[in-house]
Amino acid sequence: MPEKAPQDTAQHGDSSRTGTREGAPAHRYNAKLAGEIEAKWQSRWDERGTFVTPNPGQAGFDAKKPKFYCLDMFPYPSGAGLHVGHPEGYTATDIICRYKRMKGFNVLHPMGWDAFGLPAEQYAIQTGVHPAVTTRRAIDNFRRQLKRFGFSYDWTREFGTIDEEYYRWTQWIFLKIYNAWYDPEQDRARHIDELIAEFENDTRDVRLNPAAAEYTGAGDLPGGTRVGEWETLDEETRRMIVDSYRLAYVGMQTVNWCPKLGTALANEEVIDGRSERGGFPVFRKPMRQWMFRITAYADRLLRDLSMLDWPESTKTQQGEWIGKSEGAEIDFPILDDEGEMTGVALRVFTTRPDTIFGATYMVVAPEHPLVDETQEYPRRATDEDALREYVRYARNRSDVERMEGKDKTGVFTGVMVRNPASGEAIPVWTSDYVLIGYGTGAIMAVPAQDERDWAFAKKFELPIVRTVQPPEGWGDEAYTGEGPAINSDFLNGLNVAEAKTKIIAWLQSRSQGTKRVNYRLRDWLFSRQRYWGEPFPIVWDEKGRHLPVSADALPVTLPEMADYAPVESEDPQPLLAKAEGWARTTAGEARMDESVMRAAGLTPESVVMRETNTMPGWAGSCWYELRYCDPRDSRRFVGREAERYWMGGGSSGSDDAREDAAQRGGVDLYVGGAEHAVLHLLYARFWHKVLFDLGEVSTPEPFHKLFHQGLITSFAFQREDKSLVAVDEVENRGTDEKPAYFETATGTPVTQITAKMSKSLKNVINPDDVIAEFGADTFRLYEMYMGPLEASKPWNTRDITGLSRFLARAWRVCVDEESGAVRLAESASSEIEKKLHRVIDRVGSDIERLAFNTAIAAMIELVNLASSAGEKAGGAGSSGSSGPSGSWGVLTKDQMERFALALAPFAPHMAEELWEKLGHSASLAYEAWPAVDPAMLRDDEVEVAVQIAGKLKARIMAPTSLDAAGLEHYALTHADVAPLIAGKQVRKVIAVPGRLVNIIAG
RNA sequence: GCCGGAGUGGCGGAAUGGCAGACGCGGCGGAUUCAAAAUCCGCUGCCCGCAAGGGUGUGAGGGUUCGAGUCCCUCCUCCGGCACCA
Repeated sequence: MPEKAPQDTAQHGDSSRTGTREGAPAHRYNAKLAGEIEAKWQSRWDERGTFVTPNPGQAGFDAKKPKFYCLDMFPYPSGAGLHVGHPEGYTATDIICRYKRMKGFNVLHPMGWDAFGLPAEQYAIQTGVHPAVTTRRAIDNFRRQLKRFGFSYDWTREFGTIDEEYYRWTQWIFLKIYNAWYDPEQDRARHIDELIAEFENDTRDVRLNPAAAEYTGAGDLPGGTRVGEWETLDEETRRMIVDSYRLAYVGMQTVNWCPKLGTALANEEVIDGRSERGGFPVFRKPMRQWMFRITAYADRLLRDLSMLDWPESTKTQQGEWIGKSEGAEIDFPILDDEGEMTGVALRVFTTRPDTIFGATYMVVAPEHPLVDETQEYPRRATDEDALREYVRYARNRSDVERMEGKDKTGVFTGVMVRNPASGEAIPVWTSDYVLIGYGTGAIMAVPAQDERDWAFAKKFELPIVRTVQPPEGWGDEAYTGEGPAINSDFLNGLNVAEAKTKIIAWLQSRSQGTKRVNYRLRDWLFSRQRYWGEPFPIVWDEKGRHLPVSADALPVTLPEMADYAPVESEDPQPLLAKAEGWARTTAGEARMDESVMRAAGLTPESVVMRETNTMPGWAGSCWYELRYCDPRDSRRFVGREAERYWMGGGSSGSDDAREDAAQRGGVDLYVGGAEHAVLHLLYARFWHKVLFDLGEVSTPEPFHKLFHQGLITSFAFQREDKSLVAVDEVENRGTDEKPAYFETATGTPVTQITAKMSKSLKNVINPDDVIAEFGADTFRLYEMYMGPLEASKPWNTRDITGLSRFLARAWRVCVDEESGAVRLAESASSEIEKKLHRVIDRVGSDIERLAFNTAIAAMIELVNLASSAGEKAGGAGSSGSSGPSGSWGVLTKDQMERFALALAPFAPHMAEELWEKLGHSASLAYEAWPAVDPAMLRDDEVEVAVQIAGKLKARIMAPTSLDAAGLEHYALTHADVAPLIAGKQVRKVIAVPGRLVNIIAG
């Protein structure tokens, strides 16, 4: 070991003494230096436009490279700023993007802001500051915070959903959907004019949209009603028919009404009867609302899940939300007082038509027209007051109340129907366990084979007839399983599937029923009675007709308002109605298309009222992945060529090749939280499919590969009774090695658990603080090292030290702490060279499979090896290293370069700094990923475990070249092994080359 | 209730059916220091043993296998989703 040069000791002494007063050596890697390096590279990337990505046709675009579109779910910029969960996904995508650039891809990696929505508006109501002001402020803060992480976004593509140049196109897409209908024959959306043309040419029956139910759609006529010859119809009727087909329509719907939020909500926004935002109770209320006919796409949304590389759990969730179920629709004729048929029938949906002989009563939802329109149906003696009372009670019950206690309630409606199979007259009840929105809002109740019907029948003493033979010893309860049909006339003896087929055929032949597929998915309620959202590009004329404004008039901007407080009310009014000067306008001022005005008989002077509802917060995120491809296009929502390139729709080649590209097309990697599994991800797929059908985009799906990062939780403490205790109310009375936690105030023992970060538990971490203390590179490494990206894992500030030590050690291996010069070895150590190849190989494959924690572990091993090699060779940086030009270095220039490149995706600032110190003036962002020599991954000899009867007894070195037989022989004759089996008879040997030898002897 | 996912040292975690606990934190001991920080070296699942060594060990119980953290069955716990959808 060489002696230290005298001046080293002296210098060390100096820095040591000054260290207490002024800090570490000038070039020691600590938070201060990290901060300087990071600021330097962040501004350099900005100035040089390092990550600005050209589009096809633009200067600098290289068409020879493959493309990689990697997207983060953009954040909702809240006033609270970034939390530690945001940078988790963003760091992961940044690592992949930096890696892909080095692997020779054109990488699209954009960022923006999902900025319309309720929270900003509620904050504005509290503070009196306009949501635009607070939102812009929050965006500025988010941008600052994100830039501080050194993410390689192409910031020139940034936009917010609140930008007029963005939501102009959101409104434009709304008009596209409004002017589209779904053609079931072609299984796709088409322009509404094509439907009208088919009516005019008499190539399509003039009937109301069969998919539009009577109580959601047009007037009082049921869906599918045939209306007559097109030429003979008046304008109003034609409108009604066409409107019933539109993918965006106005319907009188029983909706989820949240009085606290002052708005109606989509089904997807209601969780356990409460609003997703705020957790307020939700009520059912019939309201006229804008709806999207997403149900038309139910089957495709379900089917196309199979072409997506998404987590299975997410696909399952979407599948369940869509909820396909196959069964039958059956008509039960309504009887008059004499028990004769009236010619009217009650239609039900059932998945168990085979049990129809056991249908002993019927149940309709309290919102069902049969209950509502009392005079239309002949009723038996019944207490009308009780019926009205019950309906009122049921309708005013919040969903929370409905779900609490599944005690069945209900009353007899007075209506009787005939069971078409058994011929019995059976009563129709109403109960809120039947939902208006599913099927036909009415069921045939078969208590013997349905648990809910059983409970209801028991409570109200209705008859129960078993029609499926339960197994021996079955108790006094419903039997929903398999078995032979009984009490079912011509179905007797058949199993469930056979009976279903037979009864459907029987009903069909008598025109009393038909096979039917039903979906749980319901149409998407798209209007909100709020301020902070996109206005609809729609006006209403004096006859109450909705009419689109011209695409040239977009965007329809929000009016300035001072008072956007909701009026808590049972009779909800859209907030924008308060802006009378804005809402009341003329056809000319609103800029409607000439042809639309003419068709509606309006002149530019005609008074019209703007639609005063706004779009929900989801609207902006339904197509943002498309806008990033070409965010500054002012003529189209996205340029066609840019869209085809980045979304991978295929721009050339045969039809087959394009078809194939389209199947695989979409964002190459989309990363975000699992909480959007059925909300954003379903809505965005729907919009995308409509745009695809209309020929506006080239792929049928927006997101090809999806990944959910896990939740970052925090430690908290739990009492015996599972109640939680804040971290500052607990003390450790054990040792650091074996902690024992007690609640300070009471002295009761508590256990450490993980919980969501929350203000009340005092365990929220602010990323700004962490970066200030450790630097962004360390923060990035820490979050990626915590565990698998998809797993939920607890934040533990104490652990960050390990990553900051790793970077400091890496720095010290490469840089002289006194002079700041690189420390280079003259010749390469073969041990380090071998390790370097293995680590680069490992890091590359780990990045590909998003296993960043193990990639970092590999780099730590490399640095530890190099660092201790440095120690042995002559002392680490701090203790003596200021030879001229860093003579104690352990890495050659070439090795250090490769290390810097491998480190770059994870800790890009330090990597760039090293790269520059190594004499490069350009960024390493587009350098080629270092090559791995396969020969360096193999050893001549490897340690093999030797087991006797499965128990580990020895470890021997064996040549890698041996096959199983060779290894067996080698092991049995090995000096360390032979004594272990001496005198025993070897019965069997399992030899696995490179792993182990298991000897069965006795 | 139904459908997913997961249970590995004091903590975070690693492990194509093949040496359980890589790597990091924490802890213990040591070097350096007047002292500390920083840094470096060694040890660190648990139990027995002065030691050599032995036993035991991946939520519990069973099974398949030469061999199981990994595959199968039953159960327990935790997390997520759905939940009167006929």
